[in-house]
Amino acid sequence: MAEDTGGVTADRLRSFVERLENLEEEKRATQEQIKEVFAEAKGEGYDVKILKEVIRLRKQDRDERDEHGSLLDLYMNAIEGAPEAQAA
Amino acid sequence: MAEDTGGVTADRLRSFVERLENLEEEKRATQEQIKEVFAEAKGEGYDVKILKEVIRLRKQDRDERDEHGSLLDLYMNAIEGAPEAQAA
Amino acid sequence: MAEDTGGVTADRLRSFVERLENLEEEKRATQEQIKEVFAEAKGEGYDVKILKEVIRLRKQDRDERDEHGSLLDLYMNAIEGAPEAQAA
Amino acid sequence: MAEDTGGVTADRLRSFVERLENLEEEKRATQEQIKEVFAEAKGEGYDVKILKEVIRLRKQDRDERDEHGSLLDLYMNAIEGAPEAQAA
DNA sequence: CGGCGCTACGTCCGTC
DNA sequence: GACGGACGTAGCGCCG
Repeated sequence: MAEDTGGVTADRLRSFVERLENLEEEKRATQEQIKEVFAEAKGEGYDVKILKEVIRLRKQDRDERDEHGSLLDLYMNAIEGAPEAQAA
Repeated sequence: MAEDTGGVTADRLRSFVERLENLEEEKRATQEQIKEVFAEAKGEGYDVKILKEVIRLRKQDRDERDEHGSLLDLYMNAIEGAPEAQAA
Repeated sequence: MAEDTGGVTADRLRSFVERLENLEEEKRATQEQIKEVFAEAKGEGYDVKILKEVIRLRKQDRDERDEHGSLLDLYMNAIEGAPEAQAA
Repeated sequence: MAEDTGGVTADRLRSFVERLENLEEEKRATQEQIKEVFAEAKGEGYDVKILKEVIRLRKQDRDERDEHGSLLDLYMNAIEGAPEAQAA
C-alpha cells in the first residue's frame, strides 16, 4: 500500500483541524465580548463610532512609534541624549 | 457647574477604552496562534490553502445544518442540471 | 555626449507607461461590468454571495480537473473517515 | 411542484454565470497582457518595480486631482498659469 | 439593505 | 523551485 502512513497522517491532520477550530472559536468569543463592551458603552450614552475612532487612532500612534521605532529613538537620543558628544 | 461629571466620565471612558484595547490584544494574540498552527502544519508538509478550505467547508456544513438547506446546492443543481429541458 | 540615447529612452518609456495605463483602464472597465452584472442579478433576487461561490467552485473544479486530483477530498476523507481505526 | 419556475430561473441563472465567467476571463486576459508588457520593458532594461511606482504615482495624482478637483486646479492655475502676473 | 472599515486572500516579485 | 514579503483586491461583519 503506497500511501499508507495514512492513519498517522489522518490523526495529525485531525489534530490540526481541531486546534484551529478551537482557536477560531476563541477568537469569535473575544469578538463577541468586544461587541458587548461597545453595547455597554453605548448604553451609557457614549458614541460608539467615536469610541472606535479613538481606539483606532491610539493604535495608529502606537504602530507609528513602533515603525519609526529605533530610528526615531536613535535620532532623538542623538539630539537630546548625548551630553557631550558633539565634537566636530 | 455645567460640565462637571467630567471627571467621572473621563474615568469611565478610559475604562472602556482599556477594556476594549485588552480584548483586541487578546484577539490579536489568538490570531497569532492560528498563524503559528498553520505554519506548523505547513512545516509538516500539509497544504495550508487546502487546510483552510477544509475548515471553511466544515464550518459551512455546520452552519447549513443549523439553518438553511443550502441555496448553494440549489444554484449548482440549477446550472449543471438539465441543459434545456425545463418543465413549466 | 554621454547620456544621449535619452530622447529615445524617454519615448520608449512613455510608450510603456501609456500601454500599461490603457490596459489597466481596460481591466478596470471589465471589473466595472462584472459589478454591474452582479447588481443586475441581485436586482432579480439572486443571492450575490452564493452566486460568487458558485463561480468560484466551478473555477476550482476546472482547475482541479486540469491539475491535481483534489488534495481537498483526500484531507476531508482523512478527517471524517475512521475515527480511530487506522491500519498501518 | 412547489418551486417550479425552476426552468426559467435555471436558464437565467446560467446566463448570469456565463456572462460573469466570460468577463472574468476577459479580465484575466488583460492582466496577462499587462504582465507581458512589464516583461517586455524588463527585457529592455527597465526596472519593473520603479515602472510600477511611476504608474502608481501618476494614478494617485489623477485621483487626487479628481478629488480636490476644481479647488486645487483653481489654486494651481492661479499660481502657475498667470503668464505675466508676476510683476514686482 | 446599503456603505464602510477591517481582515484575509491571492498574486507577484525578489531571495536563497 | 520554495519561501517569505508587499501589494492590491475581495469578502465579512458592523453600523446606521
